[in-house]
Amino acid sequence: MLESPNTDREHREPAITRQHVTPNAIDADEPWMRGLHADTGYLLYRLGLRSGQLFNTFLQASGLRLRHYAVLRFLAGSEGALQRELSTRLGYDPSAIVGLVDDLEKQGFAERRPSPDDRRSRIVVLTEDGRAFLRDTDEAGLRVTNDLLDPLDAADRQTLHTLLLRIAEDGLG
Amino acid sequence: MLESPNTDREHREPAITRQHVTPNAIDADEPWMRGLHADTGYLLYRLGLRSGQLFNTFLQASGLRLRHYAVLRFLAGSEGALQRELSTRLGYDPSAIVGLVDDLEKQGFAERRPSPDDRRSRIVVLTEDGRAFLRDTDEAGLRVTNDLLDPLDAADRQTLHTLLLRIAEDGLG
DNA sequence: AGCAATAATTGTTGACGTCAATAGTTGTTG
DNA sequence: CAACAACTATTGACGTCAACAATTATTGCT
Repeated sequence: MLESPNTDREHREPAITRQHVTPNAIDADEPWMRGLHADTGYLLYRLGLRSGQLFNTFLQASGLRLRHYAVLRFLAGSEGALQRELSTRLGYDPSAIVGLVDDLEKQGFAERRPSPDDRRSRIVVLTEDGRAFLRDTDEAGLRVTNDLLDPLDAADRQTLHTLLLRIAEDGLG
Repeated sequence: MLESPNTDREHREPAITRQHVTPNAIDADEPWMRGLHADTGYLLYRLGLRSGQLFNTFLQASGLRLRHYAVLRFLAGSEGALQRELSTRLGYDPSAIVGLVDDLEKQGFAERRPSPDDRRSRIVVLTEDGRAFLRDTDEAGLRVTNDLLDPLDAADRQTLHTLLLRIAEDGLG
């Protein structure tokens, strides 16, 4: 369980007036001296970690992890995918896909079928149980995201989502 | 090869008339059927991963990692911090702080000093070399973030940053 | 003095990313 | 058509990282 460490620290002002804030021979105006949260990349890193944690705790009851969930979601939208395809699209190593699909097969949420044209490939398809699982857990998954984005109203969430999407399209498949 | 599941933005109808659109026994309008990138939480997770990777590759020349850099940055703004403080503020486990400070001490970027009031605690302070390191690598660090946020203009980056900051303040220290 | 709480530390475990290597299969090319 | 290069899935090894449990030294409480 993650504690919320609000108690051990006084609240720091938003620094709209930053005249007298320099506390102790530290010049906070130097660019290399800016705080951690001043960097968007680091913010993304931290929030991404937290988002993954939330998702995993939400999934822990089902015995799956975020990676499995990502595979299921992708399969739900593609109706059968080669493992190679899962690898490139989800950004996971091919060797990781093996174990993930193994787990999903064990749970009965997906299965491998031989590809008709290429005996090297296997086609991973979502089973009916997999569809049911997605249907059942969908609402809970949305709750996780809603919990994370709690301080944002609907409009802000929309803009955040489009901004993130623009970044994602230019770097992830 | 199976049909590549075209990125969802090409031939998805506005769905005003959703009578006959069901292409292949898949109803893409079902909420649990939405694509991976439709969920902001998952987007955050993926982009956070990517951001961390970029930062780490940028830091690999110096022998440090993102976590070390985070500690250095925090120390630069706080002029001495208990390890316990680093743990709660950076979100790392206390056991992780040990190794991080060890590494920073080996590189000469930080050092532990005994706390005058509590012999259990150690105060970690940034050395002059640590300050120099931050000064030297600051520009490169900014380039990493700029590279990540390439598809966004200045105004969009600003809004993204404030949005992320609002989320971060309500969940991270 | 006795005892709970705390700071730093060690060790362990499981998840994760990366890379190398292999078997089976396909496509190409000389 | 035979040799060879490329590709798919798979296995294994290695190092990193996060989450816990346990330990030691110290402090605060009563």
